[in-house]
Amino acid sequence: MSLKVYNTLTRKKEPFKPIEDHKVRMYVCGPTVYNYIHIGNARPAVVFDTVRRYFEYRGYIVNYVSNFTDVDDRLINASKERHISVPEIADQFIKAYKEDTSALNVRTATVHPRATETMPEIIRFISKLVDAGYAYESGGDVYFRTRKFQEYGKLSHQSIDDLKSGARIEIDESKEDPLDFALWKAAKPGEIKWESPWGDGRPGWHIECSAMVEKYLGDTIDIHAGGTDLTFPHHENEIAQSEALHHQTMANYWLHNGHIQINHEKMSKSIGNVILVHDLIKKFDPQVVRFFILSVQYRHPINFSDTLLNDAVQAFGRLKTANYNLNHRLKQADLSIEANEKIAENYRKPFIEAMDDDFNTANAIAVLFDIVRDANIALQSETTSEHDLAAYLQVLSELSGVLGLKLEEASDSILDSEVEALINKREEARKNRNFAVADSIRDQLKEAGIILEDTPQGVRWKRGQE
RNA sequence: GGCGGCAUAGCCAAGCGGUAAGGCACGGGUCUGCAAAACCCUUAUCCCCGGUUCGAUUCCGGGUGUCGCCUCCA
Repeated sequence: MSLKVYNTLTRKKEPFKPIEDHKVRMYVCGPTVYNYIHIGNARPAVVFDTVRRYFEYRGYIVNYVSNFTDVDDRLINASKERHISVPEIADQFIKAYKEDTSALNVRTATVHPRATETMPEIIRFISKLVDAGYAYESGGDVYFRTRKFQEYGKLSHQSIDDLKSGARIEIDESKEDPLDFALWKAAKPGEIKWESPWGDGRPGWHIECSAMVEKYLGDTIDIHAGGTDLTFPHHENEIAQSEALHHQTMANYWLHNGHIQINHEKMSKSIGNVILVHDLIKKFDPQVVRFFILSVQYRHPINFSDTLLNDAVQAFGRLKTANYNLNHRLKQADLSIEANEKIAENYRKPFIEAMDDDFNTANAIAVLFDIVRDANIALQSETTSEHDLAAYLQVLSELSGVLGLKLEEASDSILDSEVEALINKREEARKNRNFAVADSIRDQLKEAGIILEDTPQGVRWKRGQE
């Protein structure tokens, strides 16, 4: 049994072999922080956070680096429109990014480097490329000499001539070849800028990732990941820059997540169908959003709609309910109950098998539902041993934790004494078979958003939706 | 024009050579004082046409449909 990952470079699933035993170095392309993130940005964040959690579950130590692009054209435009500085905008949306992703239970990266804080390394990187003949200065800009890198196109599996003939590349007098791309852009008057050997300016987009990977992870890393659209040109260009300089493989495995679509169409500003996480999590539990994202294998596209999300609310609710009911039943028991390991192992095995197959979270989630079904059956019986129930609870929470899914309700679940008194009063009425009174109390509590469920082990209550 | 993905029940989604996981919804039943939660049962021959094979949803060829990359983009 071994972990296999799909590698865009070879277009195959390959056994994962880390550079260093028990360690993973991975880099995930992060957002350009000029606005709130949309659900398309959320997918790689959630997916690769899950990849990271799974590696850790399997005993790896993961060095997880994800950047913030905090200077580029869009930030500069936003700065002009809003009459505030580029760094102010970046700070605002980095903060928002952290809020949104943390709501989705995405853990903070080991390092979140910012382009503007990597400037010396970026400039040094470009200088070396110029010295090596892979880049040239032209009117204050610096370009990468694409054709000089023999392997250009190996990631996207395109020949350089096909790229050229099919491409809608604008003719740019300052470039030697239309395929050349910018490493450094000269500043226009009034724009934010940094000093460099080629004059004041700012870095091109691709170079920051090459510089950051080198700085934080080394010349060759295990995994480089991002959205499928980044395959070309972004990652192709990163490979060109880094491998031209280091003469060694930049990343052993390239992972790309599929896009999120709206009505089976690409999400884009021009269509006007962009959904911001910021807005979405006002309508839906962020955990449901995470669950929904993980319910599909990460390389496939996901269609997004309120209807689909509502189905996910139901499905995820089943997981939460089972977790809650197990807790309720075990609450009266000794807390130090040992879990029946044999039971837990029955589910770990298929879960690991699913995740080992290129992080098949859809199948992993199916295992969660298997636990729930079996746990519910066990719960049905009054004679089920607490060791067994503890095992279901333990393995459910362990495996959902690997997926980063939180099954517990937020800790506002405390009954005030008034409610408690009502519940007791109803119990009293039930005992006396005074069901009219009992039912009216139940209705009254339901109005207040508290749902009662009678079980052989006593009253179970929970807060209703909304 | 170049490169790629996808097409499985009402919906979502796994499987990828031996006659179809899981979830949501629907219907029937059980449990319950009534509910709720839960459990049980019921629901598909896998886009079309060829081929390979004892056997194909799964491999090969050809269609059709659909989404995407090739331009900033997760």
